[in-house]
Amino acid sequence: MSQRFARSFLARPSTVVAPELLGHVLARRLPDGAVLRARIVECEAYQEGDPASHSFRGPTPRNEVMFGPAGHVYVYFTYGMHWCMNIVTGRRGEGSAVLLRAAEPLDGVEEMARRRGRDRVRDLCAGPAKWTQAFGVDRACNGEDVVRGRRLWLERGSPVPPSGIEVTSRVGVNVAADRPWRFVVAGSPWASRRSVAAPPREISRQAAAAPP
DNA sequence: TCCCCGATTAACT
DNA sequence: GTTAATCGGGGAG
Repeated sequence: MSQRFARSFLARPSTVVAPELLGHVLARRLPDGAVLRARIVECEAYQEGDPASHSFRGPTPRNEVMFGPAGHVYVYFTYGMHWCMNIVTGRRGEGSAVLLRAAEPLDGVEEMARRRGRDRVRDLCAGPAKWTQAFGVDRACNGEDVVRGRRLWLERGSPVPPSGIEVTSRVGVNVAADRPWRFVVAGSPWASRRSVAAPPREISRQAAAAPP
């Protein structure tokens, strides 16, 4: 039996939880009983007092799950067609969460491909809305508990050491754009965007010596 | 009630 | 690099 997480792991600041979630596994049981699994390779932290967070203006019917206990899943609909999922973190009433952005498909790859309408494994979970589509996650999963739930839960995988984590600003965020709260397994081919490879030393030295 | 725009994706040039 | 698709949330009036 795979090991789950204690709620206390998630009941800490989202900026602490997010990088520690990398390498662990999100599992999904579909209505027909099939189980899907994927390894988290990219996520973002959203916090109390963070103008980019849906929780910034206080609780509403849409975001109320964010203000509940850590470990529950906040699922929201955006751009008229996409679902995205977060794991609530921190203390009750705080409104912080971690957006799950990309993962490496592990189990149930064919089912994910069928749901995505795409065959290339790299296109199955490489983006927040791609992942929810592959996992069959929508409004019905809002509020699900990844600590004790049966439809969506977290399992221990292999944690990624800080040296293996790339930290950047958050994707698609226009306010508080400077906050370095996106965490990616460095160099992962499963992320929503490829890491920008460091240019060869000679070229970077030339660029530094003769800027455009 | 109206209006703008988004924690996106896919298909273009 | 650009853009259409598509619709609900929530601020403005």
